[in-house]
Amino acid sequence: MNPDLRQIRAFVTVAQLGSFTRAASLLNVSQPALTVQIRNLEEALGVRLFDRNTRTVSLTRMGREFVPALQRILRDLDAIVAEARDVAALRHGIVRLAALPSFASGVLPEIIAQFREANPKISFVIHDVIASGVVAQIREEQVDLGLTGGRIVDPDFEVLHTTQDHMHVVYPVGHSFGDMEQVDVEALTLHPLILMHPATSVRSVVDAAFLAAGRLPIVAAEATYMSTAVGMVRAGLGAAILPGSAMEVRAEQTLRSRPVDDRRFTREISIIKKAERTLPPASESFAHTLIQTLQTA
Amino acid sequence: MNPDLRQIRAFVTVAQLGSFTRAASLLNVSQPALTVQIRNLEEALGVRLFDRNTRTVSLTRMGREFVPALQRILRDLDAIVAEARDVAALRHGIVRLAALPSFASGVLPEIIAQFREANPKISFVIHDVIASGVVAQIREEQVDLGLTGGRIVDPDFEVLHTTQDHMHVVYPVGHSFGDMEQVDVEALTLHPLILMHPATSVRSVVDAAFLAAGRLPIVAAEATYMSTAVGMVRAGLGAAILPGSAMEVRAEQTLRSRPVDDRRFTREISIIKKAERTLPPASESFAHTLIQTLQTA
DNA sequence: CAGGATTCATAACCTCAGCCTATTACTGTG
DNA sequence: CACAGTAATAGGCTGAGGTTATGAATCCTG
Repeated sequence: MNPDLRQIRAFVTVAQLGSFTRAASLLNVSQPALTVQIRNLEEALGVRLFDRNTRTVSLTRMGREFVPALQRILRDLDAIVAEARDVAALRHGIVRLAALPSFASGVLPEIIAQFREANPKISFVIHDVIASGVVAQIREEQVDLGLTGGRIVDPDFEVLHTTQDHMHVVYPVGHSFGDMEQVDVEALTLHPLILMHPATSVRSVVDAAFLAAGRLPIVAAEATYMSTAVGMVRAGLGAAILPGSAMEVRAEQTLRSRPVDDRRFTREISIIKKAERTLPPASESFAHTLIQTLQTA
Repeated sequence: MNPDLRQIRAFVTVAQLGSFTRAASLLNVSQPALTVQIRNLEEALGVRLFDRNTRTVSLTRMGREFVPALQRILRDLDAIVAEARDVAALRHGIVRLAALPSFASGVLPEIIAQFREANPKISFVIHDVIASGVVAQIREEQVDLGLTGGRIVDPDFEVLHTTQDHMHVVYPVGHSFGDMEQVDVEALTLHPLILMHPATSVRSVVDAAFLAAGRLPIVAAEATYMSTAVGMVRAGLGAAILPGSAMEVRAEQTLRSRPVDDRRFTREISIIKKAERTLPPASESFAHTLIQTLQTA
């Protein structure tokens, strides 16, 4: 028969205390139970571990040699168990998350900060990549949670939540957009615009909206990063069309923003994970607060 | 509840094989048993380890993180168990032995060589010390087995075997001892003798024997090491009185030896160990062959 | 030195953890 | 769409291991 963890715990405890009786009370078992456990362990190893008579207990040479190694095993195992329970209790852990840059730089930091206030030992790994990157990273399990645009149909993924991300127009103080009753497609086509680079999901939404309306925008410039686009607006190159999720970037006195008055200027945002995959507790919990925050906002 | 070794083995095996059914057959349990073990482990850790549906099993991220650590624990433990069983089966081990120099250099090497032929992986640690040193080293448990002279009365020690060590006289070819019918006390007192140093157990036996016979020897020289005494004999300083156990030192063409014809010139040799102490298997086994060899010789 | 106290070992009994068989439920595949 | 293969569940049973009671040996104390 092979040794058992209880037998090993019994052995180490008796070795430390030098007494079956005291070890038994420490381990919350009866003294005869300990006697049997030690005997079974000795039989399993084929080696006598204690020299004992009715009054005294002492390790044999072999027993003495095994104590440290077995102690280490118990310590290691206990550490693993404690780690697992810490992770389960959100006492620590890592949230791995891929998100579109608009979110990563926009609403996400705030939500993370709020979450970490409640769970300070949880750390985050954020990959800010384009939409196709988000999907790829989840498929390869680089990341557990994804925040991406567009509708997900692939059954390999599970959509935890969907929300709308409406486009805003960002313009300098004094721009005529500020005076208009409503800024619709028509209004947008009258002014030079700063659009995101064609490879971005924001741009494809914008292009699709103009196309559906049968209009063509005046493209003054294209930017890969939203902060670049904002800089161009500040420089007077035109007005930018940026997603509402990223509106934090326009926190500048000289700029204004307002939603585009056309519901086609909307993209769908999904929180996704791999289908049939349980999230680590930390990610699971974060996904919940993320969903709730997006719903109430 | 705390995890169990069987649960951990089950987990690691399922993780490696990616299948409950195959893991079950490898572990010689039924598949439902494994299902339950994994569930219990997950409950104990508070963490889901596998994502499983009826067709496929795969590790969760947490599960994947725990596999190597748990594997290491199993490997370590298995190594300890194997080590213990090796020791028990005399596949290896160390015999720690303190012996009088006369034995250590005399009969002992031969007996050890013979023992190691049968158990080649057993190694020896020999402390060759004077009689009081043998006793002290056993008391302090520096050593498990002792080979010493004199009668042991201390109940802290257990005498495994006792044998007689008779004194021999060693003399050069041509010495008149060679022509005598018998070399008794009387004969010894007629010639200059080389005796061992007074601190040795051999000398105390010799002194006691002369005293009991009411005779005084002519002491030509004293030596601490028996090889020195033999050298003195070779140089013609006289005849030496040495124990039979050390007769191997006289393997020289120019010397002869014969037993002293007086049974008082005998010391008692004891194989001892600490009382109430089980010997390690290797020492236990060696003690047996030692006793048998001394009995048949 | 006798007897009480303490400690480990043994015995007898009992309970429930955990295994097995049988069956269900589900899913991927041809 | 049916079948084959896999994990989960249910129910019944067995034995490992626990408890209490008692024995045996040793140490301590008056």
